[in-house]
Amino acid sequence: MDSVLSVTRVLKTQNSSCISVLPIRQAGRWLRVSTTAPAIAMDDDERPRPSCSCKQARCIQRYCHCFGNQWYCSDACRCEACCNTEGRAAFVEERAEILLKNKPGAFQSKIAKDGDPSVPGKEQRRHVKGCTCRKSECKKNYCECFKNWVACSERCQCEGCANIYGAKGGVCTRDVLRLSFVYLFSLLVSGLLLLVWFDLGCLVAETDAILPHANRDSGGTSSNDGGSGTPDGSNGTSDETADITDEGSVSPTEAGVTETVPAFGEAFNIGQNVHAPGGSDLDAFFKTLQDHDYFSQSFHTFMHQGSVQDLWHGSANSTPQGLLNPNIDNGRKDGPNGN
DNA sequence: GAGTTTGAAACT
DNA sequence: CAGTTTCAAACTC
Ligand SMILES: [Zn+2]
Ligand SMILES: [Zn+2]
Ligand SMILES: [Zn+2]
Ligand SMILES: [Zn+2]
Ligand SMILES: [Zn+2]
Ligand SMILES: [Zn+2]
Repeated sequence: MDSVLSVTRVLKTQNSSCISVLPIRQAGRWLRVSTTAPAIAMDDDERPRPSCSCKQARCIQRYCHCFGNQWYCSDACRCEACCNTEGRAAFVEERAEILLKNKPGAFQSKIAKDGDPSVPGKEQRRHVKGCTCRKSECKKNYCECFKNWVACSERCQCEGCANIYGAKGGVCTRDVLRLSFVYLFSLLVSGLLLLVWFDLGCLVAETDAILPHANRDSGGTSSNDGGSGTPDGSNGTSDETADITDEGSVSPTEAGVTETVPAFGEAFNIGQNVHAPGGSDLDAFFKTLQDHDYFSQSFHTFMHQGSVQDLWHGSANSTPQGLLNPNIDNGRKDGPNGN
């Protein structure tokens, strides 16, 4: 790019005439520059070579994208009766000269760059002439501003402008959308945190519902010891709160291995209208809850405890094995097939 | 791929 | 200039 720029500058200084036809700088491209302004802006050099499918214009009018951008037509073009070929370079030059005489600046880039290009974020692109959209609201590529990713300005004659890069005398919808996204995302995070809170509360409630029966049967631990407290601020603040859903989810473990976490309700037979496990089975279950201090951990972390995994999948050194899994015959009388 | 919509370019 | 026509791209189905 630097070499291209230097070439452009040299040519500009070397040409004394106002308008002159220059040798082809890029392969397949014819080029014009004036002493007052470069015919080709940097923006055009960054643009890919266009192609056309002209039928009537013979590719020697600015209807043709190739001609309009000072390119000869290429194999990519599907034009008919094309005159914009290197073999007719003289004719192309002639047409360009005539056009330029009648319409100075016809080949100047429609996009200009403002600001300081050396300062990142300071350079600004703008449409020199502006658009005249009447129906597209500057929301489609019909609009030259939108097509070039630039905002509409007072130079534009558009009606009902809704250019997302900046409407004429209006707001940049793109910035609004970006800010709205940040706002909605923060709302989502807040909602998820509330969801964690709620789910932990549900677990507590379910445990409370189970415990009174157990206490009557076994006369064991008080039901309020661990189950009645509302989760405090420190309880649900896990980085992996998104893993807590009503359905089973696949979540990455610390080791980077993905494993399926049983759905909360499924794991605890919640909502399946089954009786709570009783006797020593429940004691073991609740003891597990206490031993691993469940209520000070997030649900996700809890579910990945080895003991819980054993209760679900079964384990050689876990008693009882597969207690929580209705699909494993662990001797209990409850569960989907129990009653 | 065919048909429609659109706005720049060309023309009067 | 403004109004109209021409044109190929952008879009829709
Ligand atoms: Zn063409
Ligand atoms: Zn072409
Ligand atoms: Zn052509
Ligand atoms: Zn527009
Ligand atoms: Zn515009
Ligand atoms: Zn606009």
